[in-house]
Amino acid sequence: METTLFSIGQLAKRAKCKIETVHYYEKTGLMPDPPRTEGGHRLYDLKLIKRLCFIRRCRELGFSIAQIKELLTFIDEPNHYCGEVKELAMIHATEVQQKIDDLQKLKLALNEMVSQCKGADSSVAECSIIDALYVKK
Amino acid sequence: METTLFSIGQLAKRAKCKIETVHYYEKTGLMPDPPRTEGGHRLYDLKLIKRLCFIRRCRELGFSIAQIKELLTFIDEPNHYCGEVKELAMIHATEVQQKIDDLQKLKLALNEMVSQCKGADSSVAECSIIDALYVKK
DNA sequence: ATACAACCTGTAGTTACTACAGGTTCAAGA
DNA sequence: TCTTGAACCTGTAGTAACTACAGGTTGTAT
Repeated sequence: METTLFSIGQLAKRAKCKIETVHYYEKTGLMPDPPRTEGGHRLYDLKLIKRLCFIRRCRELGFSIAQIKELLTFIDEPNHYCGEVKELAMIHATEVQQKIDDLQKLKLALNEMVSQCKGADSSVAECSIIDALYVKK
Repeated sequence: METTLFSIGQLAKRAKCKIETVHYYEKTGLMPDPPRTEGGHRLYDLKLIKRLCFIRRCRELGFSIAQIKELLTFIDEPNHYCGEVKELAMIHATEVQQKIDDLQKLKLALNEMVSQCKGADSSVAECSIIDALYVKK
C-alpha cells in the first residue's frame, strides 16, 4: 500500500490557499509537522490535503482557529469518551444550525431583491436585507 | 414622530460588541458618523442598531468587511439600477447557498457522531467530519 | 553541469478587531 | 447647585489570522 505524496505547493493549490498559510497553520498546530525530503522539503499525503481543505472551508464558514481546533480533536484523539464528544458536537451542531437559519434568511432577502427587479434600467426603491437578520429581544 | 436615541454603550450592548468595534466601523465607513450631543457623545437611532446587528452577524457568517460594504450599498444607495443589483445579489445568493450546503453537511456529520454514542463511558472509534467538507475535483 | 522554479526560514506588513491611557461629559444624589 | 463616578472621547499600541517579501537552499529538467 503505497501513498502518493505531494509538495507544499501542490497541497496549497488543492486547498486553494497560500503556502504561507500552511506554514502558519503548522506553527499554530492546526496542521502537523509533516515528513520531509532529504533536503528538508515538506511532504503531504491525501489525508492532510483533506484536513487543510476542511480547515479552509471552516474559516470561510466563520469558525475561529480555536473552534476548528476543537472540531479537529474529534479526529485527532479518537478515544474521547462519548459524553464529552456528544456535548461538544451538540454545541457545534446548534451553532451550525443557527448559521444555516440566518444564511437562509439572508438568501431569501437577496432573492426578494432580485425578483423585485422589473427591468435592467428601472431602479430599486427600498430593500430590507438588514431586517432579515434583526430579531429584537 | 419622535425617535428614541441611544448612546454608543447601549448600541454596543444591543449588537453584542465592543464600543471600540463601533469606532472602528465608523473609521472604515461601515457605520456613519452619527449625530452628537452638545458635548460630543454619539447618538444612535434604531435604524443604526439594526445596521450594526446586521454587520456583526454577517461577520460571524464569514463575510469580509468588503463584502458587507457591498451588501450595504443595496440599502445605502437605493437608486441602483436593477441590472446591477440583480447581478450582485445573485452572486451573493449563490455564495450564501454554498455556505448553507456545507454547513448542512457539517451538521449531519456532527449529528452522526452524536448518534454513534452508545453510552457516556464508551468511546468513539472514528469520525468523518473532515470528509463531510471534502469534494475531490 | 547548469539553470531556474519551487522550497526553506525568518521578519515585516495587513485586516479586523481589542485594550489601554489620559482626558472630558453626563447624570444622579447630597 | 455642586460633586463624583460611570460612560464617553481621541489616539496609540497590541492581537489573531493571515500575506508578502528577502535572502538563501533544494529539486529537476535540459
